[in-house]
Formats: sequence, C-alpha cells, structure tokens
Amino acid sequence: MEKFCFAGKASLVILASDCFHCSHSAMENTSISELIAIRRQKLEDMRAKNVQAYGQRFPIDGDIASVRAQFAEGKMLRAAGRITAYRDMGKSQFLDLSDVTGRIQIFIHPKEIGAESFEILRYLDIGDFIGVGGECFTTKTGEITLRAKSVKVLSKALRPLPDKWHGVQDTEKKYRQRYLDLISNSRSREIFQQRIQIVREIRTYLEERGFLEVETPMMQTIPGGAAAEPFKTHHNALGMDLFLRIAPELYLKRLLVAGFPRIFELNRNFRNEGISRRHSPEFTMLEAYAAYSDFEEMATLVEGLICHLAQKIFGCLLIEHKDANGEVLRTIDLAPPWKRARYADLVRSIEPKWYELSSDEKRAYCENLGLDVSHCHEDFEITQHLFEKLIEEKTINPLFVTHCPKELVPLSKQNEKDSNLVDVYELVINGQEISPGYSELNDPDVQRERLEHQSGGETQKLDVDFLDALEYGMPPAGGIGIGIDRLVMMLTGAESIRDVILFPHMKAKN
RNA sequence: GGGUUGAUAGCUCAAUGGUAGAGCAGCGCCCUUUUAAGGCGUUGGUUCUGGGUUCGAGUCCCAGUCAACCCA
Repeated sequence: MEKFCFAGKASLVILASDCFHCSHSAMENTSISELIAIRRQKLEDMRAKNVQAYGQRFPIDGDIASVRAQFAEGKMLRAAGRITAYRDMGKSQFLDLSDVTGRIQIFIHPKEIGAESFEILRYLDIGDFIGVGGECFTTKTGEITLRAKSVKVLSKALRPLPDKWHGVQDTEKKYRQRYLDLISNSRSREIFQQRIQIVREIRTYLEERGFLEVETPMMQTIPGGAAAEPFKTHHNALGMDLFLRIAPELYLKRLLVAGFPRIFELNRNFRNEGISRRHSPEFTMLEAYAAYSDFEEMATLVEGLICHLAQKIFGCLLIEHKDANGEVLRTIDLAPPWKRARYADLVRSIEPKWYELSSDEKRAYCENLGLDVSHCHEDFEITQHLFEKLIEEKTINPLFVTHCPKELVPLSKQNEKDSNLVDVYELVINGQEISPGYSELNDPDVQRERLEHQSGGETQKLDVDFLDALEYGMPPAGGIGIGIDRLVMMLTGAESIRDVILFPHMKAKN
C-alpha cells in the first residue's frame, strides 16, 4: 500500500477513503486509482488557477459532422466535443475532437491563443470535453482543421478512456458500459445511427400512407395478443398486480373498433422468456393495422417499407453482411417483387409426397436428414421443424410464406376456400422470421371461442372487454408486426440482438 | 436447462508448472503542420472469486461468478 500511497504526484490528492483507510476500492484496483488521482490533481490545479473544469453553455455551429460540412478556408467556426486523440509536437498541438457524428482536428499554438491560454493544455487529457472557436484551414497533409483562437474546458474526465486504436473489445464491457463502446468503436456508432434512421423512416413511411401513430398501455391487467410469459409488476395505490405488455395487439384492434382506419404503434414489448442471440426480454415491435385490407396487401406494404429503408440507408437494395475483416459473408437482394409461396408448396419442394406420408414415415424422413424431431408430437410440428431447418434457415432473400396451416397460427382468420389454412404471411429474410402479417379475425363469436380455448378455462386470462369490443363490430383489417431489433440486425448485418440494443439486459454482477 | 470456450496493467494482448511482460494510455524530458506522430526515460499487477495438488500455480484439479458460442 505504501508504494501506492506515496508514488509520485498521486499521493498529493488521493482521497482518504481511497488510501489511508485502505478501503476496499483502493485495494481492489491500485492502478486505476492512480490514473484517476492524476486527473483529479489536474482538476485541483485548474481550480487553483480559476480555470473552469465543468463549463456552461457553449454556442457551437452544430455537431461535428455539420461543422465539417460548413468548412471553408479562413472561415471561423465553433465546435465542441470530446478529446479522443492528442498529438503533441511541442509548441504545435494537434488534437482530435469527436462526437458520435464524427471527428475534427484542432490545431493549437500559443501564437494563436496566447501563452496563458496555451497553459490550459497542461490540464487536458484524452476524454475531456472542450469547446473551440477557430479558423478553418487545411494542413499540409491535407486534413481539414480548426486553428484554435479560443479553447474552453467544458467537462474534465476523471477516468481514462479505452484504447484509442482497439477500443473496447470485451463483449461484456461493450454491453455493460455502452458509452465506452460508442466512444471508442466506430462500427457501434454506425449501427446505432442506422437504427435511429430506420425507426425514423418507418414512421415517415407509414405516416405518408395515412397511418396514425398511437400509444396504448404498456401496463396491462391481462397481457394478451401473443402467447408468451409476461413480466409481473404491482401498483401500490391501486393495490393490484399489473403485467408489462407482451403485445399491443388487443388495444390496437379496439382502436379499429373505435373507427381509426389506419394505425400503428412502434414501441417496446416485454416477454419473460429465455435470452439468446436473437431474443431480448425487452424488444421493439412495430404493429400496424389497416381496416378493409388483408394480409396480401399488408405484405405489399411491408415489402415497400423495407425497400424504402434500404434505399434511405444504403442507397441500394443489395445488403452486404461483412465479418470483422470486411469480408462479405452474404448478400441479401431486396429487389422487388419478393417471392410469395404457399407453406404447403414449400414443404412439397423438399419432398413432393410429404403430405401423403404417415406420421412415422415423416419422422423417419427427418431423422434420415439428421433432424431431431423427438420433441415434436403432432404431425404439423414435424412438418414445421422440417420447414424451419430446410426452408426458413436457408432462405436469404425475402420470402413471404403464405397460407400456413391453422394449427401454427390458431388465432388468425381461416381461408375462405380451405378452412385448414389461415390467411397469414410470414416474411423470412436471412434465415429469420422478420414479420408476420394477418387478415385479422373480426368475427366476435369465433374470436371468443378461440380465446376461451387458449386461456384453458382460466377466466382471469380472458380479456372480456376486448371480446365485448369486437361485438360492437371491427372492420375486416390487415395487420402486421415487425420485430425492429431483428430488422435492424438484418439490415446492418449485426450477428447478435445485443449489438442493436443500446443497453441490453445483462445479469447483475456480484 | 445442457455442452464448449474464455476472464492477466485503465485498454489491446503475451507469458513449457520455475523472478508476471509488451504496445497504447499515464508520468518526466525533446520537438512550430502531426495522423495509431516520433525519440529517450519511467510508473502501474491480490493474473475473476474460493478451495485443492505441488518445494513452487497465471498455468494443473474441484467449486462458484460473469460472458461468448452451440444445443434444447
């Protein structure tokens, strides 16, 4: 401990709790404490010289990307950001100022800002926020730069940033301390900026087509609209349990009853189930409903929407997924029209006589292919397993799977011509289900029967008000859902859902 | 829930069972257009936690924590 306490400058400023009492935190991590102590010493020095370390409003000419865009030789511009690199050439100092939009080089020289202001640099570290007013010029190596005329410290960083070249690599740290990931990894910044753009463009696209965005309850007394385990919470004043919604569907349909012809909701759902590369307990979902429409029109809407997103973000309909080395892993071609195929036809494309096989023969067929169907009990489950492994997982370009067997989607509307089929599509891209679409069931008696059956006689799970609402009449409608996280994964090429969620849930440490 | 792999300096990574190292960051010096700037010097470690084997464990064994991947 002594070696630590009295080493260099650090000893001057180490707090009693970090040192003399040998507290747990100091014992835990000697070296980081020293780095922090050095920065705290600089902070003390600043205060001693009346240099503000945590500044006030600083007028700027926009974020760093837009400052760059306004660059013109000799023009005065103001920029603020975090110091992310520092190249000390003695009297000439070059530093990089960054925010999430970009980076700009700042040139600081005592001749420009005065010897006294130049002294400020003594207190600065990588990680500090500063504001700069300066003149645009281009260095002899051709980089656009601001020649600082004034420098103001806006926020002193007390902790050191991750490695300037590698950034944060440790996946756990990336997720738990996303801010460090975003500061240090341009790929992460890119993914989240694209996500923001995707969400914004979805709203624009739908609003331009007459859909109104609505907000329905996240806390529900009866969680409905999907088959999933909910999260439970409690309202103290009302003395009642509530559930976080698993889907907004039943409320959106109430709004169809109310007379909204076109509505959507784009927000979070919560499902109390396993976590995996493709599942997050808290995920973002788009649901949209159009009265007087059906699943086939909705498929066309979704096709147009996703093409619009690709065009806006990438300027083309070819999506390339690359690995860490920039090698192209796969290319998704979104060029419309997207293939539409009936479920049964896709199954027959594997084995033309599939539906003539007995249960045992189907089972044996799958086992011959190395598929484990031991967990499948019914025929349709075996078929579905075969479908998932041989069609869904191998489908890269968009495919609308239509006319699914009713057992797979028990709550949806039956096909007029074949009551064993339902009027549903399932959109598959890159081996994943991206979006389901439905011709919504609006017969109140059929709906009541189905939901009663689904609730297994547990009346507290039955949303009676929803069923009553349907008896007031709900127009025929097309409905869609799009899992936004998976959509972003597909478009950006992220391999894990955690890479497209800013702050994914992690198990608590300790 | 099952299996596999991983956790070492602030960050990125090394280290046959035999004195824990490098680069970056930090600190000190030099340098008036640098680009992961450079040069010289230097600080920094309860090797995830707890047991065990051993003369000796970052390394081998057992248990746990957290994470990633695969499977269900």
